[in-house]
Amino acid sequence: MITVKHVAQAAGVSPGTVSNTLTGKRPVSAKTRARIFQAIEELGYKPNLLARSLVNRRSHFIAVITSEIDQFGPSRILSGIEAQAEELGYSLLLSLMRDPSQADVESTITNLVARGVDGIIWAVHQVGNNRRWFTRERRKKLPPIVFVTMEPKPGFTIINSNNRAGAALAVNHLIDTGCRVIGHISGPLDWWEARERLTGWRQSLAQAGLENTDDLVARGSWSAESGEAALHQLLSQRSDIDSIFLGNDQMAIGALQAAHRRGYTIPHDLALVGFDNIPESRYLWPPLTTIHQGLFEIGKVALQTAHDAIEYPDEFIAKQITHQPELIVRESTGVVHSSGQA
Amino acid sequence: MITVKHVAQAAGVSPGTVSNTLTGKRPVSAKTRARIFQAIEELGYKPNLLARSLVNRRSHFIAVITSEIDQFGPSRILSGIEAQAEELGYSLLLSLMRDPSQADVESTITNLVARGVDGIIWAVHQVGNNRRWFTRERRKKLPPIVFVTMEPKPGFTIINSNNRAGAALAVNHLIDTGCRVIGHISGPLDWWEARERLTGWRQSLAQAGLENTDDLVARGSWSAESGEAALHQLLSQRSDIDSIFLGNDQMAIGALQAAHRRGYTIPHDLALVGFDNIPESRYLWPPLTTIHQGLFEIGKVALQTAHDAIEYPDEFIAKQITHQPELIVRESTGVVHSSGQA
DNA sequence: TTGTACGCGTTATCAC
DNA sequence: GTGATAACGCGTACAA
Repeated sequence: MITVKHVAQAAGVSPGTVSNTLTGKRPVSAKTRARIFQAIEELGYKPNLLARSLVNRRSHFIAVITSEIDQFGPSRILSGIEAQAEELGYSLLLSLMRDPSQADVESTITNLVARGVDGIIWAVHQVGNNRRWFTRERRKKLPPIVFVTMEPKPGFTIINSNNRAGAALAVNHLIDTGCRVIGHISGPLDWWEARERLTGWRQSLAQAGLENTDDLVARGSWSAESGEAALHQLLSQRSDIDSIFLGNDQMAIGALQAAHRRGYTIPHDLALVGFDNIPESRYLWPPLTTIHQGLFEIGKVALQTAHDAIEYPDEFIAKQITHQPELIVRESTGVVHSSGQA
Repeated sequence: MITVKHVAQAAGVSPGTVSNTLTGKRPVSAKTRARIFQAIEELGYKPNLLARSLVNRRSHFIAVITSEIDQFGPSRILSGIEAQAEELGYSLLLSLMRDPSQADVESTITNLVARGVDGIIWAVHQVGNNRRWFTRERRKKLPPIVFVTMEPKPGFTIINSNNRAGAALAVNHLIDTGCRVIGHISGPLDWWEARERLTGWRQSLAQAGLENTDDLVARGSWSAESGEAALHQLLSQRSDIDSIFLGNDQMAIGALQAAHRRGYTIPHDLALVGFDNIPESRYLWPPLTTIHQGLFEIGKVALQTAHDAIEYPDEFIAKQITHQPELIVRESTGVVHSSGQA
């Protein structure tokens, strides 16, 4: 292995001067610098970043803890995080939680801290009480932590999507296209996001003076399979439903299939709106109207925020950033009645 | 920050003894060990893994380089890698290539090596000539590298799925269900996997004495959108096609939509088989017959193999491991005619 | 069984 | 502008 010493010897200087040349923190004369660069080139020297981290107390590692990476949401967020990490010169340490609800936070976090990470991005979906580990006292001893997709809480830095507003977009669009009995297939209600979307559905209907009773709601588990079952359940509860807002696109896939099996024509017999705008949603039959969240952007912002907290620890104060989702209109909902066009 | 010195002082011993207690490489008397553990507990000491890596010349980092993490295949493989990494005590360093075909391999790899990774898993799909950087001379200077999803090559350690065999499963199933004019919608042919699946299609038809001419093939780009276009193209080339083997499930989604738009009933008018067994495939309309690859398992094996190469560098020799895919029969193909049942 | 001294590769400090 | 020296936190010969 080639070290600074070898380079220094080859260039006829001291190791310190080599370091100064590389970091640029102290001036080095043009000609010695040229000699050093030449020696580096000839020897193929690369600085050992581990050693550098040790003395600098800055590893340029950021840990990402997430789960269900084969789902659309988490993978999209991770992509955004990685893109920004590359931009800012960080390497990503990836940890996956197998069961987000009973994660062994303690061992995961302490291991990452022992690795010397500069910051942590916690992108595990909020399920049940799985963020209770992060007490104020514990966080004080940790590097900066940015939370993604979590309920707002004072003192926490959180990057979020406005799930209620997304639900409102979906429900209001259904109302605009003439629907009057609007059901909801929710995600599991121990998930914060599922509760938010349910609340958004409920509030929008209340504002419009439409029904929002419990028999208009069925509960799924995010999977296509559960969407299928929930659709059957919902229609048996209330046969007069003319449209459904679904908690995510996966469940919408299952619901579409179930609707086909029942011989429904969509959107004529039943209008459907999903949530997430997964790539496939555009190619379902019929193409799915859905809510787009800028998850890639959320990932980028999360890493940028972690960087800010690392780089300027004194100025940085806990903050919350919320992204607004947007409506993507496709063929699983009807033409707008009130004034606009589809 | 608490270090060995603090612990040593608190326990009234020398730093070396603390280290011996932790690593267990030298015997320590029971009572001093008890004192040391107590001091560790009280101080909340955690060994600095960066410093340990520096002196041990073993970081327990493994780098994973992949791309398109929001696609099913790569994310599934990554999950498997991570699971096994956790099992064996490695931390994962994640790098994503934005454009796999013209990746800047040099800078990515050298950065990871400078980070002191013990091994590298290259899980970027083989596109064009994007592995040409890995010459024998370059690899000799690098930590062990395991390649995933690549064309076999002597001297390379590669974990693979048998794409040809998968294609054969698909085509033979179509033949068994009475299809005689079997088209293929391929992935982009600069991808090795796309070529393999095409070859498997061609060989299986040849063996069965059926047509496999070029007008039975249309080329897609893996996306649902391209599957839609390819289906129209294929049917305009050959109106007598009774079934299609598709290079992946995404394209099958698009093709299904296109078939619906043309008023086809599936599988009666057209039978379809996909490739990948993405979670949604079961909930398409109709549920999609497809080929399952054990990508999670492939990920696990890749990391295990990297570990073997790291741990036993002398015994380890380059090897290739190929997983056999399996057929998942659903409703997008008909009932088996020859002898079996669906 | 335990303490001492040094090395891992780098940067920071202090002289010159 | 440059060179010696110490230090980051840990492991490990070597000596005791």
